[in-house]
Amino acid sequence: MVIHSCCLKQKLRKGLWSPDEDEKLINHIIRFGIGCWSLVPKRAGLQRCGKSCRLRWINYLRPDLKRGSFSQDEEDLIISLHEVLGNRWSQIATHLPGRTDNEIKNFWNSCLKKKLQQNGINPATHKPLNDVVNDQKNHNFNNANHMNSAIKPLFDPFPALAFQLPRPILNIYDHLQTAFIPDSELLTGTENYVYGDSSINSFNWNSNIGAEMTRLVFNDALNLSSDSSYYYSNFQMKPSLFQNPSDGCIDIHQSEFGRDLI
DNA sequence: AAGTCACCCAACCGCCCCTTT
DNA sequence: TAAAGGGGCGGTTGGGTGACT
Repeated sequence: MVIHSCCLKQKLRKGLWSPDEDEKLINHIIRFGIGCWSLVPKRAGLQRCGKSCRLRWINYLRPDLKRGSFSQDEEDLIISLHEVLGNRWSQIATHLPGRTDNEIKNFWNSCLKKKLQQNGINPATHKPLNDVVNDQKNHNFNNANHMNSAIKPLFDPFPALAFQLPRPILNIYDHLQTAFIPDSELLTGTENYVYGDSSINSFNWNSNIGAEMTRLVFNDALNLSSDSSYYYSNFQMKPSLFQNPSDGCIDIHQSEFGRDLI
């Protein structure tokens, strides 16, 4: 078992984060930006390991997170991407602005899997469940053949079992182009953020503008309430504050962010 | 009202990879 | 070149909560 050095140094808190801890972490990141996560707990006055801080920020405190239930478009997109990418949640998340890999993973495991199964689709293979029976037959048949390789006939009497019908392949890229609202609409929207880069996980916030915007919103939120539920409602009411006017991106580069504000 | 169950989801764990020393 | 440290990722856990009996 590997225990990370950051967790050995002292007794560290585990479990759910308190509003006070959230506030400390947010304030720290607003002030110093995202740098070395292992240093964050000490500097922020938190009894947490750096990984825990990173996770809390990425999955919950980040101002650009989209909260609430998944839309039908998002749902369809996740299914399409999962068919191609499998359980690569972080890669899937890069195509869903404002959604985290953890969120998508949870959504998949709790809802989408069941939905697909109810629709007669194997969530692991994205093939009809009947195919699984065939696959299993095929698997058993091949195994049997393997086990009996010494007496395997040269002629396969059941070639159909090894034959997989072709399936229409979803064009993800077409889907990607239609799944999201154009930027022009987002500019006036009240529930969406503006993204120049489809990859939210790349998380490049750009310089003073983004930092100042973030500061404005964070301060607004923190001054009014330490209740975390307020953060999200407040952030989502102010999408335009996160837009970089020059190119429409949320783009705060972590090193610049940190250096500019220190 | 109390107990049980099922579900959701935030957070942790363990592993891997990359970078630095 | 090997070791150590840090970050990222997918799998898993367990606490909270609502539905049901």
